[in-house]
Amino acid sequence: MPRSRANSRERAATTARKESILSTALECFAEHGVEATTISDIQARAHCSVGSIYHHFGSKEGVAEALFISGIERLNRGMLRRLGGCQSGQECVKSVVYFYSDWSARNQKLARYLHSRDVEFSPAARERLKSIHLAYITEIYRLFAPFVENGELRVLPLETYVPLISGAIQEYTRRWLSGQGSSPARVKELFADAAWNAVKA
Amino acid sequence: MPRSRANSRERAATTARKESILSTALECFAEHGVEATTISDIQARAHCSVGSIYHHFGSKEGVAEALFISGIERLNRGMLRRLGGCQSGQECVKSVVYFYSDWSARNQKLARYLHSRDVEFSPAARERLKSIHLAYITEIYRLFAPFVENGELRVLPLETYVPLISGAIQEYTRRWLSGQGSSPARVKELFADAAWNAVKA
DNA sequence: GCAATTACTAGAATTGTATTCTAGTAATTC
DNA sequence: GAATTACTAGAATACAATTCTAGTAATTGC
Repeated sequence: MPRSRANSRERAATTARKESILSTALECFAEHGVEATTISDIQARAHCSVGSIYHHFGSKEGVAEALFISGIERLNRGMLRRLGGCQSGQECVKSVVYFYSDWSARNQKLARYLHSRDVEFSPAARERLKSIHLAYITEIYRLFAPFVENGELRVLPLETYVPLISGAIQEYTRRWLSGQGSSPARVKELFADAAWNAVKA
Repeated sequence: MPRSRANSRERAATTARKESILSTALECFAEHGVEATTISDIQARAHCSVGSIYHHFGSKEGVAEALFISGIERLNRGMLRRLGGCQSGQECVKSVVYFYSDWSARNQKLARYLHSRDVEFSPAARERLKSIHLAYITEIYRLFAPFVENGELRVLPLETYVPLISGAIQEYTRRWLSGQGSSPARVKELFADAAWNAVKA
Protein backbone atom coordinates (compact mmCIF):
# COMPACT_ATOMS: atom_id res chain seq x y z
CA MET A 1 0.00 0.00 0.00
CA PRO A 2 2.59 2.55 -1.06
CA ARG A 3 0.63 5.49 -2.36
CA SER A 4 -1.84 8.25 -1.61
CA ARG A 5 -3.71 7.72 1.66
CA ALA A 6 -2.73 9.03 5.07
CA ASN A 7 0.59 10.53 4.11
CA SER A 8 1.14 11.67 7.67
CA ARG A 9 4.38 9.73 7.67
CA GLU A 10 5.55 11.65 4.63
CA ARG A 11 7.66 14.68 5.35
CA ALA A 12 6.37 18.03 4.23
CA ALA A 13 9.55 18.60 2.24
CA THR A 14 8.86 15.37 0.38
CA THR A 15 5.37 16.35 -0.64
CA ALA A 16 6.71 19.69 -1.79
CA ARG A 17 9.44 18.08 -3.84
CA LYS A 18 7.04 15.64 -5.46
CA GLU A 19 4.68 18.44 -6.36
CA SER A 20 7.51 20.52 -7.69
CA ILE A 21 8.57 17.61 -9.89
CA LEU A 22 5.03 17.14 -11.18
CA SER A 23 4.45 20.79 -11.94
CA THR A 24 7.82 21.06 -13.64
CA ALA A 25 7.01 17.97 -15.66
CA LEU A 26 3.75 19.56 -16.80
CA GLU A 27 5.64 22.63 -18.00
CA CYS A 28 8.12 20.47 -19.91
CA PHE A 29 5.47 18.19 -21.37
CA ALA A 30 3.44 21.20 -22.47
CA GLU A 31 6.45 22.73 -24.17
CA HIS A 32 8.00 19.73 -25.87
CA GLY A 33 5.66 16.78 -25.43
CA VAL A 34 6.24 13.79 -23.22
CA GLU A 35 8.59 11.89 -25.50
CA ALA A 36 10.82 14.84 -26.22
CA THR A 37 11.10 15.75 -22.55
CA THR A 38 14.10 14.14 -20.88
CA ILE A 39 14.57 13.31 -17.24
CA SER A 40 17.45 15.80 -17.30
CA ASP A 41 15.10 18.56 -18.45
CA ILE A 42 12.81 17.94 -15.51
CA GLN A 43 15.64 17.39 -13.07
CA ALA A 44 17.36 20.63 -14.05
CA ARG A 45 14.23 22.79 -13.94
CA ALA A 46 12.96 21.24 -10.72
CA HIS A 47 16.40 21.67 -9.11
CA CYS A 48 16.61 18.09 -8.00
CA SER A 49 18.65 15.03 -8.90
CA VAL A 50 17.93 12.15 -11.21
CA GLY A 51 17.89 9.81 -8.23
CA SER A 52 15.23 11.86 -6.55
CA ILE A 53 12.84 11.54 -9.48
CA TYR A 54 13.38 7.80 -9.67
CA HIS A 55 13.01 7.44 -5.93
CA HIS A 56 9.61 9.11 -6.00
CA PHE A 57 8.16 7.98 -9.31
CA GLY A 58 10.14 4.96 -10.46
CA SER A 59 10.32 6.00 -14.12
CA LYS A 60 9.52 8.73 -16.58
CA GLU A 61 6.28 6.95 -17.34
CA GLY A 62 5.61 6.97 -13.60
CA VAL A 63 5.87 10.75 -13.60
CA ALA A 64 3.51 10.99 -16.55
CA GLU A 65 1.00 8.69 -14.89
CA ALA A 66 1.11 10.46 -11.55
CA LEU A 67 0.58 13.79 -13.28
CA PHE A 68 -2.36 12.41 -15.23
CA ILE A 69 -3.99 10.84 -12.20
CA SER A 70 -3.59 13.88 -10.01
CA GLY A 71 -5.05 16.03 -12.79
CA ILE A 72 -8.10 13.81 -13.18
CA GLU A 73 -8.60 13.84 -9.45
CA ARG A 74 -8.46 17.61 -9.33
CA LEU A 75 -10.95 17.91 -12.16
CA ASN A 76 -13.35 15.40 -10.62
CA ARG A 77 -13.10 16.96 -7.19
CA GLY A 78 -13.84 20.39 -8.57
CA MET A 79 -16.78 19.09 -10.54
CA LEU A 80 -18.35 17.32 -7.57
CA ARG A 81 -17.89 20.38 -5.38
CA ARG A 82 -19.61 22.50 -7.98
CA LEU A 83 -22.50 20.08 -8.45
CA GLY A 84 -23.04 19.72 -4.72
CA GLY A 85 -24.81 23.04 -4.59
CA CYS A 86 -27.27 22.47 -7.43
CA GLN A 87 -31.00 22.54 -6.73
CA SER A 88 -32.53 21.14 -9.92
CA GLY A 89 -31.68 18.55 -12.55
CA GLN A 90 -31.38 21.21 -15.18
CA GLU A 91 -28.99 23.26 -13.07
CA CYS A 92 -26.97 20.13 -12.37
CA VAL A 93 -26.64 19.13 -16.00
CA LYS A 94 -25.82 22.57 -17.26
CA SER A 95 -23.31 23.07 -14.47
CA VAL A 96 -21.36 20.08 -15.74
CA VAL A 97 -20.89 21.82 -19.07
CA TYR A 98 -20.10 25.21 -17.55
CA PHE A 99 -17.63 23.79 -15.08
CA TYR A 100 -15.88 21.68 -17.67
CA SER A 101 -15.51 24.58 -20.02
CA ASP A 102 -14.38 27.03 -17.32
CA TRP A 103 -11.96 24.60 -15.73
CA SER A 104 -10.34 23.82 -19.08
CA ALA A 105 -9.89 27.49 -19.83
CA ARG A 106 -8.40 28.11 -16.39
CA ASN A 107 -6.10 25.06 -16.53
CA GLN A 108 -5.18 24.91 -20.17
CA LYS A 109 -1.88 23.09 -19.90
CA LEU A 110 -3.27 20.46 -17.60
CA ALA A 111 -6.47 20.10 -19.64
CA ARG A 112 -4.42 19.69 -22.76
CA TYR A 113 -2.33 17.05 -21.08
CA LEU A 114 -5.39 15.18 -19.82
CA HIS A 115 -6.80 15.10 -23.32
CA SER A 116 -3.66 13.71 -24.78
CA ARG A 117 -3.26 10.25 -23.36
CA ASP A 118 -4.33 7.43 -21.14
CA VAL A 119 -3.68 4.52 -23.40
CA GLU A 120 0.07 4.31 -23.07
CA PHE A 121 -0.09 3.69 -19.36
CA SER A 122 0.83 0.67 -17.30
CA PRO A 123 -1.89 -1.81 -16.40
CA ALA A 124 -1.63 -0.65 -12.80
CA ALA A 125 -2.25 2.98 -13.73
CA ARG A 126 -5.12 1.97 -15.98
CA GLU A 127 -6.73 0.04 -13.15
CA ARG A 128 -6.29 3.02 -10.90
CA LEU A 129 -7.95 5.30 -13.44
CA LYS A 130 -10.80 2.89 -13.91
CA SER A 131 -11.51 2.79 -10.22
CA ILE A 132 -11.27 6.57 -9.94
CA HIS A 133 -13.73 6.87 -12.80
CA LEU A 134 -16.11 4.37 -11.25
CA ALA A 135 -16.08 6.21 -7.94
CA TYR A 136 -16.67 9.43 -9.84
CA ILE A 137 -19.65 8.34 -11.90
CA THR A 138 -21.13 6.62 -8.87
CA GLU A 139 -20.96 9.92 -7.03
CA ILE A 140 -22.32 11.77 -10.06
CA TYR A 141 -25.20 9.35 -10.25
CA ARG A 142 -25.88 9.78 -6.55
CA LEU A 143 -26.25 13.52 -7.18
CA PHE A 144 -28.46 12.96 -10.19
CA ALA A 145 -30.60 10.21 -8.70
CA PRO A 146 -33.12 12.48 -6.97
CA PHE A 147 -33.86 14.18 -10.27
CA VAL A 148 -34.23 10.87 -12.05
CA GLU A 149 -36.61 9.77 -9.33
CA ASN A 150 -38.73 12.90 -9.45
CA GLY A 151 -39.05 12.49 -13.21
CA GLU A 152 -36.98 15.51 -14.23
CA LEU A 153 -34.28 13.35 -15.87
CA ARG A 154 -34.59 10.29 -18.11
CA VAL A 155 -33.72 6.84 -16.88
CA LEU A 156 -30.67 5.75 -18.88
CA PRO A 157 -27.84 3.23 -18.68
CA LEU A 158 -25.44 4.44 -16.00
CA GLU A 159 -22.42 4.82 -18.23
CA THR A 160 -24.23 6.96 -20.83
CA TYR A 161 -24.87 10.02 -18.68
CA VAL A 162 -21.33 11.35 -18.76
CA PRO A 163 -20.85 11.05 -22.54
CA LEU A 164 -24.33 12.41 -23.27
CA ILE A 165 -23.85 15.41 -21.02
CA SER A 166 -20.21 16.27 -21.48
CA GLY A 167 -19.09 14.46 -24.63
CA ALA A 168 -19.85 17.35 -26.96
CA ILE A 169 -18.20 20.08 -24.89
CA GLN A 170 -15.23 17.81 -24.27
CA GLU A 171 -14.76 17.25 -27.98
CA TYR A 172 -15.13 20.95 -28.70
CA THR A 173 -12.66 21.81 -25.95
CA ARG A 174 -10.20 19.22 -27.13
CA ARG A 175 -10.17 20.79 -30.58
CA TRP A 176 -9.89 24.26 -29.14
CA LEU A 177 -6.92 23.24 -27.00
CA SER A 178 -5.18 21.90 -30.05
CA GLY A 179 -5.70 25.15 -31.91
CA GLN A 180 -8.98 24.83 -33.76
CA GLY A 181 -12.04 27.02 -33.35
CA SER A 182 -12.71 29.68 -30.75
CA SER A 183 -12.92 29.65 -26.97
CA PRO A 184 -15.53 27.34 -25.42
CA ALA A 185 -16.75 30.32 -23.38
CA ARG A 186 -18.44 31.65 -26.51
CA VAL A 187 -20.44 28.51 -27.19
CA LYS A 188 -20.98 26.96 -23.80
CA GLU A 189 -24.66 27.96 -23.61
CA LEU A 190 -25.23 26.06 -26.82
CA PHE A 191 -23.57 22.95 -25.42
CA ALA A 192 -25.32 23.29 -22.07
CA ASP A 193 -28.70 23.36 -23.81
CA ALA A 194 -27.79 20.36 -25.92
CA ALA A 195 -26.71 18.45 -22.81
CA TRP A 196 -29.95 19.27 -21.08
CA ASN A 197 -32.01 18.16 -24.07
CA ALA A 198 -30.12 14.88 -24.20
CA VAL A 199 -31.04 13.78 -20.70
CA LYS A 200 -34.20 15.65 -19.67
CA ALA A 201 -37.30 13.50 -19.33
CA MET B 1 7.01 18.00 -52.55
CA PRO B 2 7.88 14.58 -51.21
CA ARG B 3 4.68 13.05 -50.02
CA SER B 4 1.23 11.81 -50.92
CA ARG B 5 0.01 13.12 -54.29
CA ALA B 6 0.42 11.43 -57.67
CA ASN B 7 2.53 8.53 -56.49
CA SER B 8 2.75 7.19 -59.99
CA ARG B 9 6.51 7.50 -59.77
CA GLU B 10 6.48 5.29 -56.69
CA ARG B 11 7.08 1.63 -57.31
CA ALA B 12 4.37 -0.80 -56.34
CA ALA B 13 6.82 -2.67 -54.12
CA THR B 14 7.49 0.57 -52.29
CA THR B 15 3.84 1.23 -51.54
CA ALA B 16 3.48 -2.33 -50.35
CA ARG B 17 6.49 -2.06 -48.07
CA LYS B 18 5.30 1.21 -46.58
CA GLU B 19 1.88 -0.23 -45.91
CA SER B 20 3.39 -3.34 -44.41
CA ILE B 21 5.46 -1.17 -42.08
CA LEU B 22 2.41 0.84 -41.05
CA SER B 23 0.20 -2.15 -40.40
CA THR B 24 2.96 -3.88 -38.47
CA ALA B 25 3.47 -0.71 -36.46
CA LEU B 26 -0.24 -0.67 -35.59
CA GLU B 27 -0.01 -4.24 -34.30
CA CYS B 28 3.01 -3.38 -32.19
CA PHE B 29 1.55 -0.12 -30.88
CA ALA B 30 -1.68 -1.90 -29.98
CA GLU B 31 0.20 -4.60 -28.09
CA HIS B 32 2.79 -2.55 -26.22
CA GLY B 33 2.04 1.11 -26.76
CA VAL B 34 4.05 3.51 -28.89
CA GLU B 35 6.82 4.21 -26.40
CA ALA B 36 7.44 0.59 -25.56
CA THR B 37 7.57 -0.41 -29.22
CA THR B 38 11.09 -0.33 -30.63
CA ILE B 39 12.17 0.16 -34.19
CA SER B 40 13.62 -3.35 -33.97
CA ASP B 41 10.21 -4.77 -33.07
CA ILE B 42 8.67 -3.24 -36.17
CA GLN B 43 11.63 -4.04 -38.38
CA ALA B 44 11.66 -7.71 -37.35
CA ARG B 45 7.91 -8.25 -37.71
CA ALA B 46 7.69 -6.36 -40.98
CA HIS B 47 10.71 -8.28 -42.35
CA CYS B 48 12.58 -5.18 -43.39
CA SER B 49 15.68 -3.34 -42.27
CA VAL B 50 16.13 -0.40 -39.97
CA GLY B 51 17.36 1.66 -42.91
CA SER B 52 14.19 0.97 -44.80
CA ILE B 53 11.99 2.37 -42.07
CA TYR B 54 14.14 5.49 -41.77
CA HIS B 55 14.23 5.93 -45.52
CA HIS B 56 10.44 5.94 -45.72
CA PHE B 57 9.40 7.63 -42.50
CA GLY B 58 12.45 9.46 -41.13
CA SER B 59 11.87 8.53 -37.50
CA LYS B 60 9.75 6.45 -35.16
CA GLU B 61 7.58 9.51 -34.61
CA GLY B 62 7.26 9.72 -38.39
CA VAL B 63 5.82 6.22 -38.44
CA ALA B 64 3.37 7.10 -35.68
CA GLU B 65 2.29 10.25 -37.49
CA ALA B 66 1.86 8.57 -40.85
CA LEU B 67 -0.24 5.86 -39.23
CA PHE B 68 -2.39 8.43 -37.48
CA ILE B 69 -2.89 10.51 -40.58
CA SER B 70 -3.75 7.56 -42.80
CA GLY B 71 -6.20 6.34 -40.17
CA ILE B 72 -7.97 9.70 -39.97
CA GLU B 73 -8.14 9.84 -43.75
CA ARG B 74 -9.70 6.40 -43.93
CA LEU B 75 -12.25 7.28 -41.30
CA ASN B 76 -13.15 10.58 -42.97
CA ARG B 77 -13.36 9.01 -46.41
CA GLY B 78 -15.67 6.30 -45.15
CA MET B 79 -17.86 8.82 -43.40
CA LEU B 80 -18.22 11.04 -46.44
CA ARG B 81 -19.02 8.05 -48.64
CA ARG B 82 -21.71 7.00 -46.22
CA LEU B 83 -23.23 10.46 -45.96
CA GLY B 84 -23.25 10.94 -49.70
CA GLY B 85 -26.32 8.77 -50.02
CA CYS B 86 -28.46 10.46 -47.38
CA GLN B 87 -31.75 12.08 -48.38
CA SER B 88 -32.73 14.05 -45.29
CA GLY B 89 -31.03 16.03 -42.55
CA GLN B 90 -32.16 13.57 -39.96
CA GLU B 91 -30.80 10.63 -41.91
CA CYS B 92 -27.53 12.49 -42.39
CA VAL B 93 -27.07 13.33 -38.73
CA LYS B 94 -27.99 9.89 -37.46
CA SER B 95 -25.76 8.27 -40.06
CA VAL B 96 -22.78 10.09 -38.59
CA VAL B 97 -23.41 8.40 -35.26
CA TYR B 98 -24.10 4.98 -36.78
CA PHE B 99 -21.09 5.09 -39.01
CA TYR B 100 -18.78 6.24 -36.26
CA SER B 101 -19.95 3.52 -33.96
CA ASP B 102 -19.82 0.78 -36.61
CA TRP B 103 -16.44 1.84 -37.94
CA SER B 104 -14.91 1.87 -34.47
CA ALA B 105 -16.21 -1.60 -33.75
CA ARG B 106 -14.89 -2.89 -37.07
CA ASN B 107 -11.48 -1.19 -36.71
CA GLN B 108 -10.87 -1.40 -33.00
CA LYS B 109 -7.11 -1.27 -33.00
CA LEU B 110 -6.99 1.67 -35.34
CA ALA B 111 -9.83 3.46 -33.55
CA ARG B 112 -8.07 2.97 -30.26
CA TYR B 113 -4.90 4.35 -31.74
CA LEU B 114 -6.69 7.37 -33.19
CA HIS B 115 -8.18 8.15 -29.81
CA SER B 116 -4.84 7.99 -28.10
CA ARG B 117 -2.88 10.91 -29.42
CA ASP B 118 -2.39 13.88 -31.64
CA VAL B 119 -0.66 16.24 -29.30
CA GLU B 120 2.79 14.71 -29.33
CA PHE B 121 3.21 15.28 -33.03
CA SER B 122 5.54 17.54 -34.94
CA PRO B 123 4.28 20.95 -36.00
CA ALA B 124 4.28 19.73 -39.60
CA ALA B 125 2.03 16.79 -38.78
CA ARG B 126 -0.23 19.01 -36.73
CA GLU B 127 -0.59 21.39 -39.65
CA ARG B 128 -1.35 18.49 -41.92
CA LEU B 129 -4.04 17.24 -39.54
CA LYS B 130 -5.53 20.68 -39.26
CA SER B 131 -5.84 21.03 -42.98
CA ILE B 132 -7.28 17.54 -43.31
CA HIS B 133 -9.83 18.43 -40.66
CA LEU B 134 -10.70 21.68 -42.34
CA ALA B 135 -11.24 19.96 -45.68
CA TYR B 136 -13.36 17.39 -43.91
CA ILE B 137 -15.67 19.74 -42.05
CA THR B 138 -15.99 21.88 -45.14
CA GLU B 139 -17.18 18.83 -47.04
CA ILE B 140 -19.46 17.84 -44.16
CA TYR B 141 -20.95 21.28 -44.16
CA ARG B 142 -21.46 21.15 -47.92
CA LEU B 143 -23.50 17.98 -47.39
CA PHE B 144 -25.45 19.52 -44.54
CA ALA B 145 -25.99 22.91 -46.14
CA PRO B 146 -29.13 21.98 -48.10
CA PHE B 147 -30.81 20.87 -44.90
CA VAL B 148 -29.78 24.01 -43.10
CA GLU B 149 -31.21 26.03 -45.97
CA ASN B 150 -34.51 24.17 -46.09
CA GLY B 151 -34.89 24.75 -42.36
CA GLU B 152 -34.48 21.14 -41.23
CA LEU B 153 -31.25 21.89 -39.33
CA ARG B 154 -30.32 24.82 -37.09
CA VAL B 155 -27.90 27.50 -38.17
CA LEU B 156 -24.85 27.13 -35.91
CA PRO B 157 -21.17 28.09 -35.85
CA LEU B 158 -19.39 25.88 -38.35
CA GLU B 159 -17.05 24.21 -35.89
CA THR B 160 -19.82 23.19 -33.49
CA TYR B 161 -21.61 20.70 -35.75
CA VAL B 162 -19.05 17.92 -35.41
CA PRO B 163 -18.81 18.06 -31.59
CA LEU B 164 -22.57 18.42 -31.17
CA ILE B 165 -23.31 15.48 -33.42
CA SER B 166 -20.50 13.07 -32.71
CA GLY B 167 -18.94 14.26 -29.44
CA ALA B 168 -21.09 12.06 -27.24
CA ILE B 169 -20.71 8.84 -29.23
CA GLN B 170 -16.98 9.52 -29.56
CA GLU B 171 -16.59 9.86 -25.82
CA TYR B 172 -18.68 6.76 -25.20
CA THR B 173 -16.64 4.81 -27.75
CA ARG B 174 -13.36 6.04 -26.32
CA ARG B 175 -14.32 4.70 -22.93
CA TRP B 176 -15.52 1.43 -24.42
CA LEU B 177 -12.24 0.97 -26.29
CA SER B 178 -10.35 1.43 -23.08
CA GLY B 179 -12.40 -1.20 -21.34
CA GLN B 180 -15.34 0.61 -19.75
CA GLY B 181 -19.01 0.03 -20.47
CA SER B 182 -20.62 -2.10 -23.14
CA SER B 183 -20.47 -2.03 -26.93
CA PRO B 184 -21.65 1.17 -28.65
CA ALA B 185 -23.91 -0.99 -30.80
CA ARG B 186 -26.26 -1.34 -27.84
CA VAL B 187 -26.68 2.37 -27.26
CA LYS B 188 -26.18 3.93 -30.66
CA GLU B 189 -29.90 4.69 -31.14
CA LEU B 190 -29.79 6.71 -27.96
CA PHE B 191 -26.80 8.70 -29.16
CA ALA B 192 -28.27 9.13 -32.65
CA ASP B 193 -31.44 10.62 -31.19
CA ALA B 194 -29.43 12.92 -28.94
CA ALA B 195 -27.37 14.08 -31.92
CA TRP B 196 -30.48 14.78 -33.90
CA ASN B 197 -32.04 16.75 -31.05
CA ALA B 198 -28.90 18.83 -30.73
CA VAL B 199 -28.96 20.16 -34.28
CA LYS B 200 -32.52 19.89 -35.58
CA ALA B 201 -34.29 23.19 -36.15
C1' DG C 1 20.61 12.46 24.17
C1' DC C 2 22.27 8.94 21.14
C1' DA C 3 22.46 4.69 18.39
C1' DA C 4 19.86 2.55 14.81
C1' DT C 5 16.82 2.91 11.25
C1' DT C 6 14.49 4.90 7.66
C1' DA C 7 13.63 8.41 4.03
C1' DC C 8 15.59 10.85 0.85
C1' DT C 9 19.24 12.86 -2.46
C1' DA C 10 23.23 12.88 -5.37
C1' DG C 11 25.61 11.87 -9.42
C1' DA C 12 28.56 8.43 -11.81
C1' DA C 13 28.23 4.13 -14.45
C1' DT C 14 25.52 1.16 -17.35
C1' DT C 15 22.34 -0.27 -20.73
C1' DG C 16 19.42 -0.03 -24.31
C1' DT C 17 17.36 2.08 -28.28
C1' DA C 18 16.77 5.76 -31.79
C1' DT C 19 19.25 7.59 -35.31
C1' DT C 20 23.07 8.15 -38.63
C1' DC C 21 26.27 6.55 -41.90
C1' DT C 22 28.53 3.82 -45.44
C1' DA C 23 28.04 0.64 -48.74
C1' DG C 24 25.75 -1.53 -51.34
C1' DT C 25 21.67 -3.63 -55.00
C1' DA C 26 17.75 -3.21 -58.02
C1' DA C 27 15.01 -0.50 -60.95
C1' DT C 28 14.51 3.53 -64.36
C1' DT C 29 15.88 6.88 -67.41
C1' DC C 30 18.22 8.71 -71.27
C1' DG D 1 23.90 -0.06 -71.61
C1' DA D 2 25.74 3.73 -68.87
C1' DA D 3 24.17 6.92 -65.51
C1' DT D 4 20.98 8.07 -62.20
C1' DT D 5 17.73 7.37 -58.85
C1' DA D 6 15.10 4.65 -55.38
C1' DC D 7 15.56 1.66 -52.13
C1' DT D 8 17.64 -1.72 -48.60
C1' DA D 9 20.97 -3.48 -45.42
C1' DG D 10 23.26 -3.57 -41.14
C1' DA D 11 27.20 -1.81 -38.51
C1' DA D 12 28.63 2.28 -35.85
C1' DT D 13 27.25 6.20 -33.00
C1' DA D 14 25.00 9.13 -29.84
C1' DC D 15 21.98 10.01 -26.43
C1' DA D 16 18.73 9.35 -22.82
C1' DA D 17 16.43 6.16 -19.41
C1' DT D 18 17.53 3.56 -15.76
C1' DT D 19 20.43 1.42 -12.17
C1' DC D 20 23.80 1.51 -8.65
C1' DT D 21 26.75 3.02 -4.90
C1' DA D 22 27.48 6.14 -1.61
C1' DG D 23 26.18 9.19 0.83
C1' DT D 24 23.21 12.92 4.19
C1' DA D 25 19.29 14.36 6.90
C1' DA D 26 15.41 13.21 9.62
C1' DT D 27 12.93 10.00 12.90
C1' DT D 28 12.39 6.38 16.07
C1' DG D 29 13.27 3.52 20.06
C1' DC D 30 15.75 3.30 24.07
